[in-house]
Amino acid sequence: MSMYVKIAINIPTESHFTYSVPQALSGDAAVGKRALVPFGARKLTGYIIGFLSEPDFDDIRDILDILDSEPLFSSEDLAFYSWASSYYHYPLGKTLHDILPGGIDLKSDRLFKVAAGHKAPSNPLPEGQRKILDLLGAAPKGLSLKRLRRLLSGSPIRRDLAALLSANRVIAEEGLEQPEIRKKTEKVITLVAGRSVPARLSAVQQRVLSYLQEKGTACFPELRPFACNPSPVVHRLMEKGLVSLSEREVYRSSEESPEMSILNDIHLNDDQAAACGELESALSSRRFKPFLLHGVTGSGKTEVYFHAIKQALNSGGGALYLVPEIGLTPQLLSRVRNRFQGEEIAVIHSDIARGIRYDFWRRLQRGEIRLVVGARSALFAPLPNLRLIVIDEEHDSSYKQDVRMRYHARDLAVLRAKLQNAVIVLGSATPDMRTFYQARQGKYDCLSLPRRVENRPLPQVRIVDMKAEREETGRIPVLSRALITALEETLNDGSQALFFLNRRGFHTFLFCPDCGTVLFCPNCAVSLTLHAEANRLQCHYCDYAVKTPSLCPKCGGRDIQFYGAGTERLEKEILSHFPHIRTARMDRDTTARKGAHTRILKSFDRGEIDLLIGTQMITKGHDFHNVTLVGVIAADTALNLPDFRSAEKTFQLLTQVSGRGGRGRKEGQVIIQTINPDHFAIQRAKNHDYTGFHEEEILHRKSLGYPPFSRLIILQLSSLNEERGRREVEEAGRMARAFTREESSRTMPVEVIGPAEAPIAKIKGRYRWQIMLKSDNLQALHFLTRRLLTSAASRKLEIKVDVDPVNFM
DNA sequence: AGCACGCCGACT
DNA sequence: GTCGGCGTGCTC
Repeated sequence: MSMYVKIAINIPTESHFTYSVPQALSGDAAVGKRALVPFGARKLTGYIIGFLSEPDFDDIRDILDILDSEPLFSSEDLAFYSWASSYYHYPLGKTLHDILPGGIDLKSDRLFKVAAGHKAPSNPLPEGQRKILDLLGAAPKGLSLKRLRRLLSGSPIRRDLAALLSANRVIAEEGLEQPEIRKKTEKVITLVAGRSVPARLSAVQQRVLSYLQEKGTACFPELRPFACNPSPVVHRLMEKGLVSLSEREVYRSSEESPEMSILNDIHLNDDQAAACGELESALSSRRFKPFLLHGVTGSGKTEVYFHAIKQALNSGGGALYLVPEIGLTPQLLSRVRNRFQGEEIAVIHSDIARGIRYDFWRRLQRGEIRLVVGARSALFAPLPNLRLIVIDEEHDSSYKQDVRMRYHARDLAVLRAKLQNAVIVLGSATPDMRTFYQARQGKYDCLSLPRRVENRPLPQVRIVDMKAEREETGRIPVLSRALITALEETLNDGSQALFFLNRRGFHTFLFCPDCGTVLFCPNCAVSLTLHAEANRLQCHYCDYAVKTPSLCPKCGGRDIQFYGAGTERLEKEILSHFPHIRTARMDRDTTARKGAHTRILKSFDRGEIDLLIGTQMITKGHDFHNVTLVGVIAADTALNLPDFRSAEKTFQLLTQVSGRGGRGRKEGQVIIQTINPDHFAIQRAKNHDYTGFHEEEILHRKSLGYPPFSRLIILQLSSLNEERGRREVEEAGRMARAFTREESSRTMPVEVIGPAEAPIAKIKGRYRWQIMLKSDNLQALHFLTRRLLTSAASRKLEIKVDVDPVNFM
């Protein structure tokens, strides 16, 4: 009876591959393990996703090896991963490859060597062949095709190599590239039982032996006190048959020890206690139940999460706690570590070293660790017996991945909870429009924390109409008089301030009044931003940069003007008003280096900085106890984006940034500068009125048929060749429209918008278009998408699919 | 994705 | 003619 396995491979195809399992490996094959398989001329790592008793393909090959002693994921988790793969139209093999810890796969590696019997040829070889022979001669272990290509930088080598191979001057050997990440082991010395100790032992051997008699086993570093190089001592003891040597696996971990604090009694207020009670009873029912935890900023949502997590763990289950990337700060981690002392915690995010991630992954799968804290990607962590998922700041757009599989971790989390009978809590002060809508429809239970802890007041918000601040020249200043005065008072008071401006750099664009040119990036259709410190014009999409020109590059005009302010300009402006103020800037420019982010926040926390100026980054998750003034420099930046969510984003941003103020004993005030003082998003944010905002915005969504009243899928089509791209995109558009006229789509209508140039028509030299599909029927959307993808594949048109898009750039 | 195959234009 | 570019098709 032969055995067949279904294998998913990391290539862009929807289909699986079937292999037979040789007798010797049949006992070891299991779903969730990786297998080394022959694939064309290569060997690749594939993922076992199922078994077949009959082959479903004609020429089936044997798998070569099983690469894992234990599965990396369960069938239960596989069901979740497969669902994600098909929902986001991303191949299963690639999905699994991206989800699993990186760097663990094997693949073949063909090495070329000089043939053993090779002698210098009678007539001289062509130049290309000679060069290859020279290089290979210098590398006794052989060189891969990649290395050879790199060493000969660009010059074509295929034909020369083929010639050398057929003349038997060079041989090819199939090797295997060892994975970058493997299990880490250490050597263990064990005392062999029942041996009498011979008389003739050196003093050092004597001492090592008696240490072992006491401990039973030891590893090499432990023996350091007895001999600076314990290895020869151990070997001598081994020769005498007194000890034996073996290997055991050791786990890597990130060595951060938080300052442990005494656990003080956490006193929950009535609202918190009520929320905890609801979660408790849901957790004990062991069934899927989704909650929205809607609590104003500073209302103590984290305590509610901790309470629920504790209960999930106490009942023997596992818990997943996701936070936005930027919220995953040392401050949060040490808070979690303090609350869950004695509990192993897997911290998973993009900055965790691959080896550590691999070890966490396997320990989670084995049930040795039950609590995961992490960003977006941690959602896929294998957790047998998952009881609880917490999504903190569920409205945060960093939960949406916008490369490869464009998943939304919050949406997938709800699905995972449903599949695995877990409780899920989505928490936010400013829930996503769809989340709140679902809660109102009764799909989620709503838990609400309407008050701040200790009944602290929400900060007073003032709106300043910048149109009224216009100077004689007609220009709008960066800082209003009100904000300057407030900052002065704050400084005199010994308090701190936080200014928010959602733009990096110094100026947003340069403009030549002589010819009307705005300086654009040559690769991307966006204007260049001036970065004064580096004296460069920079593109914020592709990192293109040029030295700031003094003359207009188009007409030679000398009068280039700067418009719009960025964080850099803001800082300079403030320093001109307050020469002695201590400021720090926090944006992508100042936090590029690792650890910079934390350093700035800590220094602000310690009061070494009076005013922190920053972009989005400063709006999230931080508790600043001495901040009494929050300034929003330009509330309009997000309002003017070509995005149906611009009002929602503006409201969220303003509410979140306002919430950073007045978290300590002193009251806080917020000043919002805007040229749209009457806009409802700004007015509702001023009044801390989430519900009012939701009710007003939902009417707009309904009248335009946007989410939550419909679903969207964006197809992104791009090409290096503008002409050819345009033709293919138009053809795809015609196909989509033809579909909407089909009989079957009468009952499930889909609206096709476009094809149109993407909002940024060119990025990194690629021309971009998009087609938006809109429907209240999810099945229909997916059906049409699948069809377009199939037809595009046969026409070699590359389409990237974005289901439930968040970012419209 | 990565690799082989094969068709076609440029140049000895 | 031959070399090398690149578009096309396939991998159990």
